[in-house]
Amino acid sequence: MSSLLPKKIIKKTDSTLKRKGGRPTLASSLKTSVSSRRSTKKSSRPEYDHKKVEVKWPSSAPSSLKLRRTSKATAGKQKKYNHKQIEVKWQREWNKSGIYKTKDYSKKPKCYVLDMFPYPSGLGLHVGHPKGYIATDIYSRMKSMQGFNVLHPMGWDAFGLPAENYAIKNKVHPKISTAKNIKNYKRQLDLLGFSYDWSREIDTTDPEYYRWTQWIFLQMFKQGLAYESYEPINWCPSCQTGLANEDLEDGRCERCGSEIEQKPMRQWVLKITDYAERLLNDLVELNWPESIKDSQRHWIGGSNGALIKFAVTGHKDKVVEVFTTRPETIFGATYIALSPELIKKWLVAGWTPADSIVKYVTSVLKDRAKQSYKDNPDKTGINSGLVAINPATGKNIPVWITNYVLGSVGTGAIMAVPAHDQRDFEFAKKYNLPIEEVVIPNRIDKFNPPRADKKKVERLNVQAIVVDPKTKKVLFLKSNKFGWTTLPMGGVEAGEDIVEAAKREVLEETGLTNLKFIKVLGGQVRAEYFASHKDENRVSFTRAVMFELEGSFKEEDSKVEDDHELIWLDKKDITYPQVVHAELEDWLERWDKTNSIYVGPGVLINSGSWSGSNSKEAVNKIIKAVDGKVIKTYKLRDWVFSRQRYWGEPIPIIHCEQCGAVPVPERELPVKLPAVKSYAPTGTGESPLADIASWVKTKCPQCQGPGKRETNTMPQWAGSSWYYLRYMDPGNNKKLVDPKKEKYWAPVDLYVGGTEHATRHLIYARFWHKFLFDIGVVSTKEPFKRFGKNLGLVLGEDGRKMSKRWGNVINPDDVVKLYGADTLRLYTMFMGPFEAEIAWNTKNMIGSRRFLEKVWRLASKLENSKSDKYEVEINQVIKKVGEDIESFSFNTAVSTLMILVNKLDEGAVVTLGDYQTLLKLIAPFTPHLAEELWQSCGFSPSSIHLAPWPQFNSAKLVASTVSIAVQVNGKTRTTLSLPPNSTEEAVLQAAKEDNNVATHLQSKPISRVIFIPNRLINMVT
RNA sequence: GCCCGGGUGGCGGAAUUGGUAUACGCGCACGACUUAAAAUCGUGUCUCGAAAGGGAUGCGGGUUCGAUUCCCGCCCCGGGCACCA
Repeated sequence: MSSLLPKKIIKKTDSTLKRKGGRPTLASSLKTSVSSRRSTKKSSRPEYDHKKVEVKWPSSAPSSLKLRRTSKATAGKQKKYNHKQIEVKWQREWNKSGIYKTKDYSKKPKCYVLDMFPYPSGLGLHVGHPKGYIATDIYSRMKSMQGFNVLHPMGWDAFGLPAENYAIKNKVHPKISTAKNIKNYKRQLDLLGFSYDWSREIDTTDPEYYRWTQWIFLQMFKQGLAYESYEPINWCPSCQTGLANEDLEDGRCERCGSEIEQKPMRQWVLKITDYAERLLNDLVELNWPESIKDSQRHWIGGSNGALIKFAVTGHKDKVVEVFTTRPETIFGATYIALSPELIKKWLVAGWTPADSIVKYVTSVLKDRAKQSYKDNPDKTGINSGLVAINPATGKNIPVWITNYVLGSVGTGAIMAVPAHDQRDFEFAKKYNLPIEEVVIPNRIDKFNPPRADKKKVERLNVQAIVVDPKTKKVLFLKSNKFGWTTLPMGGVEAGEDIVEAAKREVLEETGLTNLKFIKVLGGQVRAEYFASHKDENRVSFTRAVMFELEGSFKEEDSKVEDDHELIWLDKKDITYPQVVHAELEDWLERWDKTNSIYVGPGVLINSGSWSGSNSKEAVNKIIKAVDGKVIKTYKLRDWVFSRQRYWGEPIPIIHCEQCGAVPVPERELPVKLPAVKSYAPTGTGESPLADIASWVKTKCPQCQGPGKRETNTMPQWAGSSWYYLRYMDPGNNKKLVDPKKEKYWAPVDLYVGGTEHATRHLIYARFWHKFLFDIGVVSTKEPFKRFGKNLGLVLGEDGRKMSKRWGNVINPDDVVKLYGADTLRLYTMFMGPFEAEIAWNTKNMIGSRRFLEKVWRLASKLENSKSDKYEVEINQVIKKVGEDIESFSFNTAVSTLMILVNKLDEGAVVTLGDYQTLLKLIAPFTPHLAEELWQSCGFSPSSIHLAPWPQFNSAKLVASTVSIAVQVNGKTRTTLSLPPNSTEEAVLQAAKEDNNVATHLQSKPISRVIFIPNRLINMVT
């Protein structure tokens, strides 16, 4: 029963043995550890005294030294787990041996794993920041062990306002503070043992990097995708800069929270709208979380519709073009509504309307410049006095100017269809404009459909909904002859008022007269059904009218004929087809609404020759008939690309009186940021660069005449829109990226970062990438093939967002000191699902630390035997951990490893094979601990991180017995332990023999048996 | 208002082609070891009940032999968008 430890293990787990050369092992470092334990008892006391976090110092004593008696050699001599010692040691070692240096070409398949690079702020990292980096590090390490050539780089997105504001305040050049911050960030990241290839580090503020950012801008300029605009833009009065739509949060500056104003000024704008359709369409092929793709779809916001021209009298253009997504409703267009912005253009062009109109337009535009985007103001409008002609009906309709039509959407003009658009409806109600219904729902009675061979009769109907105010029940008629239940109903006679008709029907059928009118339930509903009592198909156009009884229902008030009776139903019991009306779902939908308008598809009415046709099918025909144009519009606006600030890439353009905006010749790139005296914005809407006359003044590259440099800089998003390409070839001074290297590495296989970038960085980068694809710089249509799960925020211990403001920031430096990087990494992954927002809890980390100590102690049970006791478990764990890492389910991967370790710990010995597998599986999570144990056990002279990932044997995944639940009538009464794949007969036999089961069967006959192999048997009596 | 997530013990959470709810970890209680404490190890820990047995996955219904999982109607929390024609 006793067996020898392998030589190496004895060597390395027993300090009393003399080592015979070889590599440094545990033994050599043991002496210090042992002696320090004796001499400095204090070292095992808490060293970390965080104010908020009361933490007990985890055990570092070599407990559980009740080693196997047979293994005297190791008794009492195992080294304690000292994270401080081993983490620094291995970080140095890996660095020295360069195991994370990535080769550009390899026969191995490539895998490009990318983190969103950070903005190195002066505050340094908090404990939540590394979550995504830990995940990608685990993923990268596994991939590399699985035989992939992994690219896992890191860099700095270092242009931006905080550094600039810091510079203004402290008169320190942003270059200097940024360098300092980067150094600190890098130190903190290195503390956690990431496998970054630092030889590929990039920094967006490095002129050698932004040379290429500027180069891309120039290419866009040459293609007409970068242009100057004078349209009003979002202006932050506090940051003194223009902003893109994407930079706003509820109409406020996302940085400082100031209300944004609309300010007309010269801006550089990128024509991202040219790419809108491709940005939208190509989303389908991306392996990204649906929520991010949804946000992008939303943001780009394509809508299909038509441009239709309305002839206008009283204006020189003689025509107004509108955009609509519902061209089929044009017969219901009862007025035209124009945006104030459009009128402004007309005014500029020389239109001279009444003063009241000018006044109205001016005041709306003024409100709009200041207005928060959050709440829609009340709709207002003014009749322009112009008259338009509806091209479908030929009728004259008024032209209004309103505040609910926006200049930036479509053509800034709409055809208003109040019957089928909520906004138009509200406006029409307010200003008493005509409402013409042209689309109604079409219902075919499913249970009583029209019959092909019967004649078709059209009828105009009314149905009465009579509610008893006391009981809230609704009146129905139950036919004794046909058995069906209906509302009181009947035909409407020509010219008859709908409410009067409904009252008449109620009187005729129930005798009730004490009705109080409540409302009409919206417009008509068309229904088709077979009327068996008349042997004909009916096509009915029905409206519903709701009444309340005056007082409660009294039997004596009613007068009912013999062929039917009155019944009262709760609203929840009113269901089709118990109540036979095919219109019922429409009534229920409109039940509680006061002004119900129909916006769905259906059948056209009041639409000339189109009446009776399907609204969807009519769309294109009607567009053609009114000479309209099919078109798609987008919500996405062009990207306002200039900032009036200092700390950004200078836009490489020279302004020349003769030649206009001239690009800086490529050989003169980069246009370097000059030093300035003051970083503060000038307040004139120009960047501080404008104050440096010597820098601004230059020659026009085209005519050699005097030129002025562009003084606007690029937004922070510029450098991050292409950085992933530079990692592939960071040192190239001839090209942005060598095409061969790009071909090898592109696209990014896995990208991980925060969802707050869903509609900016991730759209901008896709846009730039597609542009670079078009000009042949990159070979793929999309930059990021897979976006890992959404990165859930780590909250402070108080459940709030970790921030200086709440004083709940936890610094990873402290946590690493206390528990070590490995524990921090493991705990961060174990906390919960990757995508969940979870509060940090330093106390809870002890569980992860204990687990690592347990793994450590298992080494003392090592034995060189070939037991396959845990064969099935090990195989299952290999499979599960691999799948979980692949799918970013790190928390369950960790718990699976914990279960395995608990299992291994139950036994007296641990085999070398099992332990090696365990260490390999755990290596991506806790690289230092795994390496230390791997080396000290002498499993291989090379790093565990270069070892091959374990493979599972599919044939060994099922245990020798499975637990089968035995249920009687769906309730579990016992479980059976049986061989896998037992037959139903065998399981039933065994189940019946169980006493408890027998009691519950009570010798009743079993009427049915449900059997799920290897899981469950259910006996139904 | 619209769209997308989510709601399970004291806490973080696990389990969904419908099949043994509460894995793993924290905390707590008790025990072992210790002069003692810490640490470690062991046992227990949804709830009512003495037990047999019942009840619990936000609430109310439904489908099913069986529902955390599917369907219908609500409530609450988080995120995104918001007069987009």
